[in-house]
Amino acid sequence: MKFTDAKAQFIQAWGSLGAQWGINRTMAQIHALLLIAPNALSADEIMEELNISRGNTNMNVRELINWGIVDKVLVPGERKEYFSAEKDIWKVGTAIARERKKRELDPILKVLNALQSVEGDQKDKHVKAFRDAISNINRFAQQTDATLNAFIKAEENWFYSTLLKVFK
Amino acid sequence: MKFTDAKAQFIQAWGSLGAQWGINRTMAQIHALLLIAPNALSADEIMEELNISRGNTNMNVRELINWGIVDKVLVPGERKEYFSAEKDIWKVGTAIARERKKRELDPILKVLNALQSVEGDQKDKHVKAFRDAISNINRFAQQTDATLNAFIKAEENWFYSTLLKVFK
DNA sequence: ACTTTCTTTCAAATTCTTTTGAAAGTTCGG
DNA sequence: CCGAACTTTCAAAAGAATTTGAAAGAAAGT
Repeated sequence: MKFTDAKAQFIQAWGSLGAQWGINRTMAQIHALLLIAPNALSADEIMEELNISRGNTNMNVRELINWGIVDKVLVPGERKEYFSAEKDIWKVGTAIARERKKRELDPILKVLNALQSVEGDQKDKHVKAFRDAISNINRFAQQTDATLNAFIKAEENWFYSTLLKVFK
Repeated sequence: MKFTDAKAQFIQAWGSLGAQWGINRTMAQIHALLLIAPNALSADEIMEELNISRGNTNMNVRELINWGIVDKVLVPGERKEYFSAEKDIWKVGTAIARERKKRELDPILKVLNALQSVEGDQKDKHVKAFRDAISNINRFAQQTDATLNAFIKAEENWFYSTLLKVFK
């Protein structure tokens, strides 16, 4: 396979993966482009490569930065801003996990908690079924929360520990 | 909190959770409704409760059945079909994991594999960066695949083992 | 303070997804 | 085989999300 084709195919695949994850396609494509770039790219280069508008580029790069998986790189003596992606894919994984947990799991945990205090006539089978369902889901959600936290934490620790090795 | 409000809030929360997961809002809401229902509901009851059209109901119920988290229930002597959700939330979790893995991870694994055979002048830094990125991502994806398989399998085994207990 | 270069914003346009509802299809009892 | 009761399909409409591009904003050199 030719390099150019391979690159296009990767960007496209990463884009659809993102789309299925509720990450917008363009954001994922920019991320893909930066992941395989040997050096940081400017907004113009990104626009050019992906055929997207300046506004779109700006918006999605900013979001990638918010997620903590892309950094702004300032080249001394240059006016332009350059962008580069975190290359350690494990860090990318945990960053995404952290971000999605914050946006998805945390809110539902809050709701589930509130819902446990539903007023209840235990004789009403609707109320009983509701309570049972909520308490099961709540248990599951707590479990998932704990697992994700462990994953995120483990990664931070791993990073910390390798960092230590570098300096000692 | 009143039961009616709690119910509405749960359905709405489950719906947004679904939406962020690339599962359509209505599908998630139907699922929520069935999760807390003390007994199986007909298409008409679902339409009524959620204020959605017949076509929409049919489509999304069918999809929930495809995912293996809702079953068609036939009441003897009744013409209508009734639907009920899998109540064991762990089983729901693994069903979703299985489904999403099939639709998301598996395709990208295929692509990544193909991309490893990119033609390459090792002196070209673009090619080198591409190869490095792909091989790291591939390693990560394989790992994730293995972890998910373990999760799905563990659940199947757990199910199998409790099933055995019932019959012995 | 002015000009140039670059970045950000946001309303309007476009594109993609979902929903509707009426028509076609299916199933079953008689 | 017919009609009633129900389910499925799908083209068109509505709605949601994304993208554009032009205008406004910032920063930096002169």
